Amino acid sequence: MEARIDKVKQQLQAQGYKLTPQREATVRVLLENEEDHLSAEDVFMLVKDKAPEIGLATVYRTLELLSEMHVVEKMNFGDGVARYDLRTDNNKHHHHHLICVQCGSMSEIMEDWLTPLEEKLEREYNFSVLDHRLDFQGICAKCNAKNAAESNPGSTTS
Amino acid sequence: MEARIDKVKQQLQAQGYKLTPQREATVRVLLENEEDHLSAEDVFMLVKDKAPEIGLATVYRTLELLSEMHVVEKMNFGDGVARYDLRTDNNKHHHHHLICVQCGSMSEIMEDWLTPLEEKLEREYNFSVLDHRLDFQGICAKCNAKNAAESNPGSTTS
DNA sequence: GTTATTGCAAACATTTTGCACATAT
DNA sequence: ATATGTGCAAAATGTTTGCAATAAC
Repeated sequence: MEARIDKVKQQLQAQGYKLTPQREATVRVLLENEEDHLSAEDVFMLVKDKAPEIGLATVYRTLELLSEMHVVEKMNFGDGVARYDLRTDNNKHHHHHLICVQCGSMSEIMEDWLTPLEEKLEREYNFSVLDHRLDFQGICAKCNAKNAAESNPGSTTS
Repeated sequence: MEARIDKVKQQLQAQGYKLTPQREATVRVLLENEEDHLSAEDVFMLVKDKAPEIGLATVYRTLELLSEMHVVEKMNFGDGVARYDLRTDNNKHHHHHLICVQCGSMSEIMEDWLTPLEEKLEREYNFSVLDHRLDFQGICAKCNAKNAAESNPGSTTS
Protein backbone atom coordinates (compact mmCIF):
# COMPACT_ATOMS: atom_id res chain seq x y z
CA MET A 1 0.00 0.00 0.00
CA GLU A 2 2.69 2.46 1.01
CA ALA A 3 4.62 1.46 -2.07
CA ARG A 4 1.74 2.44 -4.28
CA ILE A 5 1.30 5.75 -2.49
CA ASP A 6 4.98 6.39 -3.02
CA LYS A 7 4.65 5.67 -6.67
CA VAL A 8 1.86 8.18 -7.03
CA LYS A 9 3.93 10.68 -5.08
CA GLN A 10 6.79 10.24 -7.48
CA GLN A 11 4.55 10.58 -10.48
CA LEU A 12 3.11 13.79 -9.09
CA GLN A 13 6.48 15.24 -8.20
CA ALA A 14 7.84 14.37 -11.61
CA GLN A 15 5.33 16.86 -12.97
CA GLY A 16 5.84 19.48 -10.28
CA TYR A 17 2.80 18.56 -8.20
CA LYS A 18 2.73 17.80 -4.52
CA LEU A 19 1.19 14.92 -2.65
CA THR A 20 -0.70 17.00 -0.13
CA PRO A 21 -2.47 15.37 2.82
CA GLN A 22 -5.78 15.83 1.01
CA ARG A 23 -4.46 14.14 -2.10
CA GLU A 24 -2.91 11.35 -0.11
CA ALA A 25 -6.16 10.74 1.73
CA THR A 26 -7.96 10.61 -1.60
CA VAL A 27 -5.52 8.10 -3.04
CA ARG A 28 -5.82 6.00 0.12
CA VAL A 29 -9.57 5.90 -0.21
CA LEU A 30 -9.21 4.78 -3.80
CA LEU A 31 -6.73 2.10 -2.78
CA GLU A 32 -8.98 0.83 -0.02
CA ASN A 33 -11.92 0.61 -2.38
CA GLU A 34 -10.24 -0.70 -5.45
CA GLU A 35 -13.08 -3.09 -6.14
CA ASP A 36 -15.68 -0.38 -6.33
CA HIS A 37 -16.34 2.30 -8.86
CA LEU A 38 -16.70 5.31 -6.62
CA SER A 39 -18.28 8.56 -7.65
CA ALA A 40 -16.72 11.85 -6.63
CA GLU A 41 -19.35 12.15 -3.92
CA ASP A 42 -18.55 8.66 -2.66
CA VAL A 43 -14.88 9.50 -2.49
CA PHE A 44 -15.65 12.77 -0.76
CA MET A 45 -17.62 11.11 2.02
CA LEU A 46 -14.97 8.47 2.58
CA VAL A 47 -12.16 10.99 2.58
CA LYS A 48 -14.04 13.07 5.11
CA ASP A 49 -13.54 10.31 7.67
CA LYS A 50 -9.81 10.72 7.33
CA ALA A 51 -9.68 14.45 6.76
CA PRO A 52 -12.95 16.09 7.81
CA GLU A 53 -11.94 19.54 6.64
CA ILE A 54 -11.59 18.57 2.99
CA GLY A 55 -13.85 20.24 0.45
CA LEU A 56 -15.72 18.58 -2.36
CA ALA A 57 -14.00 20.81 -4.89
CA THR A 58 -10.64 19.50 -3.79
CA VAL A 59 -11.80 15.96 -4.33
CA TYR A 60 -12.94 16.86 -7.83
CA ARG A 61 -9.66 18.61 -8.53
CA THR A 62 -7.65 15.70 -7.19
CA LEU A 63 -9.58 13.15 -9.20
CA GLU A 64 -9.20 15.26 -12.30
CA LEU A 65 -5.46 15.54 -11.71
CA LEU A 66 -5.07 11.83 -11.07
CA SER A 67 -7.09 11.18 -14.16
CA GLU A 68 -4.81 13.32 -16.30
CA MET A 69 -1.85 11.44 -14.89
CA HIS A 70 -3.52 8.13 -15.74
CA VAL A 71 -3.47 7.09 -12.10
CA VAL A 72 -7.22 6.75 -12.11
CA GLU A 73 -9.61 6.12 -14.92
CA LYS A 74 -12.69 8.30 -15.20
CA MET A 75 -15.70 6.34 -16.28
CA ASN A 76 -19.30 6.84 -17.09
CA PHE A 77 -21.93 4.19 -16.76
CA GLY A 78 -24.78 6.36 -17.89
CA ASP A 79 -26.25 7.08 -14.47
CA GLY A 80 -25.24 10.72 -14.61
CA VAL A 81 -22.20 10.55 -12.37
CA ALA A 82 -18.56 10.08 -13.22
CA ARG A 83 -16.91 7.17 -11.49
CA TYR A 84 -13.26 6.71 -10.78
CA ASP A 85 -11.14 3.61 -10.83
CA LEU A 86 -7.57 3.26 -9.74
CA ARG A 87 -5.56 1.82 -12.61
CA THR A 88 -3.41 -1.10 -11.62
CA ASP A 89 -1.13 -0.70 -14.54
CA ASN A 90 -0.80 2.75 -15.99
CA ASN A 91 -1.01 1.56 -19.55
CA LYS A 92 -2.98 -1.53 -20.22
CA HIS A 93 -6.05 -2.64 -18.40
CA HIS A 94 -7.96 -5.69 -19.31
CA HIS A 95 -10.95 -5.48 -17.13
CA HIS A 96 -14.41 -5.44 -18.52
CA HIS A 97 -17.72 -4.90 -16.80
CA LEU A 98 -20.75 -7.08 -16.37
CA ILE A 99 -23.64 -4.87 -15.36
CA CYS A 100 -26.80 -6.55 -14.18
CA VAL A 101 -29.88 -4.67 -15.31
CA GLN A 102 -31.98 -6.44 -12.70
CA CYS A 103 -30.08 -5.98 -9.44
CA GLY A 104 -27.68 -3.26 -10.56
CA SER A 105 -24.63 -5.18 -9.46
CA MET A 106 -21.44 -4.78 -11.41
CA SER A 107 -18.64 -7.27 -11.58
CA GLU A 108 -15.41 -7.29 -13.46
CA ILE A 109 -13.72 -9.83 -15.63
CA MET A 110 -10.03 -9.52 -15.99
CA GLU A 111 -9.46 -11.47 -19.16
CA ASP A 112 -7.63 -10.08 -22.12
CA TRP A 113 -10.12 -10.31 -24.92
CA LEU A 114 -9.38 -7.27 -26.99
CA THR A 115 -5.73 -7.44 -27.94
CA PRO A 116 -6.45 -9.31 -31.19
CA LEU A 117 -9.14 -6.77 -32.06
CA GLU A 118 -6.82 -3.88 -31.31
CA GLU A 119 -4.20 -5.32 -33.61
CA LYS A 120 -6.81 -5.63 -36.31
CA LEU A 121 -7.76 -1.99 -35.84
CA GLU A 122 -4.16 -0.92 -36.19
CA ARG A 123 -3.68 -2.99 -39.32
CA GLU A 124 -6.93 -2.49 -41.14
CA TYR A 125 -8.15 0.88 -39.92
CA ASN A 126 -4.87 2.64 -39.17
CA PHE A 127 -6.31 3.43 -35.77
CA SER A 128 -3.77 3.47 -32.93
CA VAL A 129 -5.56 2.20 -29.87
CA LEU A 130 -4.64 3.85 -26.59
CA ASP A 131 -7.46 2.58 -24.47
CA HIS A 132 -10.69 0.73 -24.67
CA ARG A 133 -13.86 0.02 -22.87
CA LEU A 134 -16.01 -3.07 -22.95
CA ASP A 135 -19.20 -3.38 -20.92
CA PHE A 136 -21.95 -5.93 -21.04
CA GLN A 137 -25.45 -5.34 -19.78
CA GLY A 138 -27.57 -8.33 -18.91
CA ILE A 139 -28.75 -10.61 -16.14
CA CYS A 140 -26.16 -11.80 -13.67
CA ALA A 141 -25.80 -15.40 -12.52
CA LYS A 142 -27.46 -14.67 -9.17
CA CYS A 143 -30.53 -13.07 -10.73
CA ASN A 144 -30.72 -15.80 -13.34
CA ALA A 145 -30.83 -18.37 -10.57
CA LYS A 146 -33.38 -16.39 -8.62
CA ASN A 147 -35.59 -15.96 -11.65
CA ALA A 148 -35.45 -19.66 -12.45
CA ALA A 149 -36.42 -20.55 -8.89
CA GLU A 150 -39.31 -18.11 -8.88
CA SER A 151 -40.74 -19.18 -12.20
CA ASN A 152 -40.58 -22.79 -11.16
CA PRO A 153 -41.02 -22.86 -7.39
CA GLY A 154 -40.42 -26.11 -5.58
CA SER A 155 -38.47 -27.78 -8.31
CA THR A 156 -34.96 -26.65 -7.48
CA THR A 157 -35.51 -25.04 -4.11
CA SER A 158 -34.93 -26.96 -0.91
CA MET B 1 -38.28 6.53 -43.95
CA GLU B 2 -42.05 6.58 -43.59
CA ALA B 3 -41.94 2.89 -42.91
CA ARG B 4 -39.65 3.42 -39.97
CA ILE B 5 -41.80 6.21 -38.60
CA ASP B 6 -44.78 3.89 -38.86
CA LYS B 7 -42.94 1.21 -36.99
CA VAL B 8 -42.18 3.59 -34.15
CA LYS B 9 -45.80 4.69 -34.16
CA GLN B 10 -46.93 1.12 -33.80
CA GLN B 11 -44.48 0.46 -31.00
CA LEU B 12 -45.72 3.52 -29.15
CA GLN B 13 -49.37 2.68 -29.65
CA ALA B 14 -48.78 -0.86 -28.51
CA GLN B 15 -47.93 0.63 -25.12
CA GLY B 16 -50.69 3.22 -25.12
CA TYR B 17 -48.54 6.15 -26.19
CA LYS B 18 -49.20 8.51 -29.06
CA LEU B 19 -46.98 9.64 -31.86
CA THR B 20 -47.61 13.34 -31.46
CA PRO B 21 -46.27 15.86 -33.98
CA GLN B 22 -43.48 16.73 -31.55
CA ARG B 23 -42.48 13.11 -31.15
CA GLU B 24 -42.67 12.52 -34.86
CA ALA B 25 -40.46 15.53 -35.53
CA THR B 26 -37.98 14.21 -33.00
CA VAL B 27 -37.88 10.77 -34.61
CA ARG B 28 -37.44 12.38 -38.02
CA VAL B 29 -34.47 14.36 -36.81
CA LEU B 30 -32.93 11.18 -35.46
CA LEU B 31 -33.58 9.40 -38.74
CA GLU B 32 -32.04 12.21 -40.76
CA ASN B 33 -28.94 12.20 -38.58
CA GLU B 34 -28.46 8.54 -38.08
CA GLU B 35 -24.72 8.86 -38.52
CA ASP B 36 -24.28 11.30 -35.69
CA HIS B 37 -24.56 10.92 -31.97
CA LEU B 38 -26.74 13.86 -31.12
CA SER B 39 -27.12 15.34 -27.68
CA ALA B 40 -30.53 16.38 -26.41
CA GLU B 41 -29.61 19.99 -27.13
CA ASP B 42 -28.58 19.06 -30.69
CA VAL B 43 -31.88 17.30 -31.25
CA PHE B 44 -33.75 20.22 -29.75
CA MET B 45 -32.20 22.73 -32.13
CA LEU B 46 -32.81 20.53 -35.16
CA VAL B 47 -36.40 19.81 -34.17
CA LYS B 48 -37.01 23.52 -33.71
CA ASP B 49 -36.59 23.97 -37.46
CA LYS B 50 -39.51 21.65 -38.04
CA ALA B 51 -41.60 22.56 -35.03
CA PRO B 52 -40.47 25.89 -33.56
CA GLU B 53 -42.88 25.77 -30.64
CA ILE B 54 -41.38 22.62 -29.11
CA GLY B 55 -39.87 22.82 -25.66
CA LEU B 56 -36.58 21.34 -24.54
CA ALA B 57 -38.34 19.36 -21.83
CA THR B 58 -40.46 17.63 -24.43
CA VAL B 59 -37.36 16.59 -26.32
CA TYR B 60 -35.91 15.14 -23.13
CA ARG B 61 -39.15 13.36 -22.35
CA THR B 62 -39.39 11.99 -25.88
CA LEU B 63 -35.81 10.76 -25.91
CA GLU B 64 -36.33 9.14 -22.53
CA LEU B 65 -39.47 7.44 -23.78
CA LEU B 66 -37.83 6.24 -26.98
CA SER B 67 -34.94 5.01 -24.92
CA GLU B 68 -37.20 2.95 -22.68
CA MET B 69 -38.78 1.48 -25.78
CA HIS B 70 -35.33 0.61 -27.15
CA VAL B 71 -35.94 2.75 -30.21
CA VAL B 72 -32.93 4.86 -29.39
CA GLU B 73 -29.86 4.06 -27.38
CA LYS B 74 -28.73 6.53 -24.75
CA MET B 75 -25.00 6.83 -24.61
CA ASN B 76 -22.36 8.61 -22.66
CA PHE B 77 -18.95 9.38 -24.00
CA GLY B 78 -17.74 11.12 -20.89
CA ASP B 79 -18.14 14.68 -22.14
CA GLY B 80 -20.95 15.42 -19.74
CA VAL B 81 -23.85 15.09 -22.15
CA ALA B 82 -25.99 12.11 -23.01
CA ARG B 83 -26.09 11.26 -26.68
CA TYR B 84 -28.80 9.39 -28.51
CA ASP B 85 -28.58 6.93 -31.33
CA LEU B 86 -31.39 5.41 -33.30
CA ARG B 87 -31.14 1.65 -33.12
CA THR B 88 -31.33 -0.02 -36.49
CA ASP B 89 -32.43 -3.28 -35.03
CA ASN B 90 -34.20 -3.21 -31.73
CA ASN B 91 -32.27 -6.10 -30.34
CA LYS B 92 -28.76 -6.63 -31.53
CA HIS B 93 -26.41 -3.93 -32.58
CA HIS B 94 -22.90 -4.59 -33.66
CA HIS B 95 -21.46 -1.18 -33.96
CA HIS B 96 -18.48 -0.11 -31.98
CA HIS B 97 -16.87 3.28 -31.64
CA LEU B 98 -13.44 4.56 -32.54
CA ILE B 99 -12.92 7.82 -30.68
CA CYS B 100 -9.93 9.93 -31.62
CA VAL B 101 -8.41 11.63 -28.60
CA GLN B 102 -6.60 14.08 -30.84
CA CYS B 103 -9.29 15.51 -33.14
CA GLY B 104 -12.35 14.27 -31.27
CA SER B 105 -13.82 12.55 -34.28
CA MET B 106 -15.81 9.41 -33.80
CA SER B 107 -16.39 6.69 -36.32
CA GLU B 108 -18.20 3.42 -36.16
CA ILE B 109 -17.31 -0.06 -37.14
CA MET B 110 -20.11 -2.41 -37.86
CA GLU B 111 -18.39 -5.72 -37.45
CA ASP B 112 -19.67 -8.43 -35.20
CA TRP B 113 -16.80 -9.05 -32.83
CA LEU B 114 -18.51 -9.86 -29.60
CA THR B 115 -20.84 -12.74 -30.24
CA PRO B 116 -18.19 -15.33 -29.36
CA LEU B 117 -17.42 -13.45 -26.17
CA GLU B 118 -21.07 -13.22 -25.27
CA GLU B 119 -21.46 -16.95 -25.71
CA LYS B 120 -18.49 -17.45 -23.44
CA LEU B 121 -20.08 -15.24 -20.81
CA GLU B 122 -23.29 -17.22 -20.96
CA ARG B 123 -21.45 -20.51 -20.65
CA GLU B 124 -18.76 -19.70 -18.16
CA TYR B 125 -20.21 -16.90 -16.09
CA ASN B 126 -23.92 -17.64 -16.33
CA PHE B 127 -24.38 -14.07 -17.40
CA SER B 128 -27.17 -13.51 -19.93
CA VAL B 129 -26.05 -10.71 -22.19
CA LEU B 130 -28.73 -8.30 -23.32
CA ASP B 131 -26.54 -5.57 -24.67
CA HIS B 132 -22.97 -4.47 -24.87
CA ARG B 133 -20.75 -1.54 -25.50
CA LEU B 134 -17.31 -1.48 -27.03
CA ASP B 135 -15.39 1.74 -27.53
CA PHE B 136 -11.78 2.34 -28.43
CA GLN B 137 -9.92 5.55 -27.69
CA GLY B 138 -6.84 6.32 -29.71
CA ILE B 139 -5.49 8.18 -32.71
CA CYS B 140 -7.48 8.00 -35.93
CA ALA B 141 -5.98 7.30 -39.34
CA LYS B 142 -6.20 10.95 -40.37
CA CYS B 143 -4.39 12.22 -37.29
CA ASN B 144 -1.81 9.46 -37.57
CA ALA B 145 -1.07 10.60 -41.11
CA LYS B 146 -0.96 14.24 -40.12
CA ASN B 147 1.38 13.52 -37.22
CA ALA B 148 3.70 11.52 -39.44
CA ALA B 149 3.82 14.33 -41.98
CA GLU B 150 4.53 16.93 -39.32
CA SER B 151 7.28 15.01 -37.63
CA ASN B 152 8.95 14.40 -40.96
CA PRO B 153 8.17 17.44 -43.13
CA GLY B 154 9.01 17.35 -46.83
CA SER B 155 9.36 13.61 -47.08
CA THR B 156 5.80 12.63 -47.89
CA THR B 157 4.26 16.03 -48.54
CA SER B 158 3.97 17.43 -52.07
C1' DG C 1 8.83 35.06 -1.64
C1' DT C 2 7.05 32.76 -5.11
C1' DT C 3 4.13 29.12 -6.62
C1' DA C 4 0.92 25.51 -5.93
C1' DT C 5 -3.11 24.22 -3.19
C1' DT C 6 -7.09 24.64 -0.45
C1' DG C 7 -12.06 25.59 1.22
C1' DC C 8 -15.93 28.00 0.53
C1' DA C 9 -19.49 29.88 -2.08
C1' DA C 10 -21.11 31.13 -6.27
C1' DA C 11 -21.54 29.92 -11.04
C1' DC C 12 -22.40 26.69 -14.43
C1' DA C 13 -24.45 23.06 -17.49
C1' DT C 14 -27.44 19.39 -18.09
C1' DT C 15 -31.48 17.16 -16.90
C1' DT C 16 -35.86 16.64 -14.30
C1' DT C 17 -40.16 18.20 -12.31
C1' DG C 18 -44.59 20.83 -11.09
C1' DC C 19 -48.27 22.69 -12.99
C1' DA C 20 -51.77 24.80 -15.77
C1' DC C 21 -53.15 24.45 -20.45
C1' DA C 22 -53.92 21.80 -24.70
C1' DT C 23 -54.95 17.73 -27.32
C1' DA C 24 -56.89 13.38 -28.74
C1' DT C 25 -60.03 9.48 -28.37
C1' DA D 1 -64.72 13.08 -19.88
C1' DT D 2 -60.65 11.07 -19.07
C1' DA D 3 -55.97 10.05 -20.29
C1' DT D 4 -51.91 11.65 -22.18
C1' DG D 5 -48.94 15.16 -23.74
C1' DT D 6 -47.13 19.96 -23.88
C1' DG D 7 -44.56 24.36 -22.80
C1' DC D 8 -42.75 27.12 -19.53
C1' DA D 9 -40.30 28.17 -15.52
C1' DA D 10 -38.39 26.53 -11.43
C1' DA D 11 -35.77 23.00 -9.17
C1' DA D 12 -32.45 19.52 -8.84
C1' DT D 13 -28.16 17.48 -9.95
C1' DG D 14 -23.31 17.03 -10.79
C1' DT D 15 -19.31 19.63 -11.73
C1' DT D 16 -16.32 23.74 -12.32
C1' DT D 17 -14.52 28.23 -11.12
C1' DG D 18 -13.17 32.72 -8.69
C1' DC D 19 -11.01 34.18 -4.88
C1' DA D 20 -8.89 35.11 -0.58
C1' DA D 21 -6.48 32.43 2.76
C1' DT D 22 -2.95 28.75 3.47
C1' DA D 23 0.88 25.78 3.08
C1' DA D 24 5.17 24.03 0.85
C1' DC D 25 9.57 24.51 -0.91
